[in-house]
Amino acid sequence: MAHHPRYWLMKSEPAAFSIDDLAAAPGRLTCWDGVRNYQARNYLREMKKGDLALFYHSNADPPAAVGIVEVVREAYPDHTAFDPTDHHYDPKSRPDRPTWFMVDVALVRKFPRPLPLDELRRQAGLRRMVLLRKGSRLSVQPVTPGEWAIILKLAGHEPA
DNA sequence: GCCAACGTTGGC
DNA sequence: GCCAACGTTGGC
Repeated sequence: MAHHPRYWLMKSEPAAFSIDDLAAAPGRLTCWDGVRNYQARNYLREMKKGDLALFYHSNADPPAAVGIVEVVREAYPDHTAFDPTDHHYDPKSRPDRPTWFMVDVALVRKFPRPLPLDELRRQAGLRRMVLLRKGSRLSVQPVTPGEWAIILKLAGHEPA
């Protein structure tokens, strides 16, 4: 039996890396580096090939869900943590005992229009979404199948 | 730019 | 183990 895909949401600041940057990347693929939060790291490690994630623009005007990516490589050590010149360098992560991990994701599609945060907040069915919880700052977070269906419908796609 | 919420650090 | 100080996130 095939793996049942799970759904996620991954945040990126568009000034640092936007969905258009991903669309322009070779193979429309990127490694999702720089996650330095344990809970987000744990979610990264749960991800399986074929899982799907919302690409979310944080610190944006407006903050919005802007598309879908697919996990194409499961968690492996985040080498940027080993590089003292990297902004995300972390000396406690070592190649023989890595603390931080990343996955590779590929662009599935950019939504025809961004789905702004305030619009998501107005959906009754999304009230419990991790993204919308007060104080929630997780940069990698799970999305339920129900939430996924609502968001895809908002984006103009009928649920699969 | 402000600031609330959260996570981490480190003294004790 | 407590908790104050500090740094970061991210909406507004």
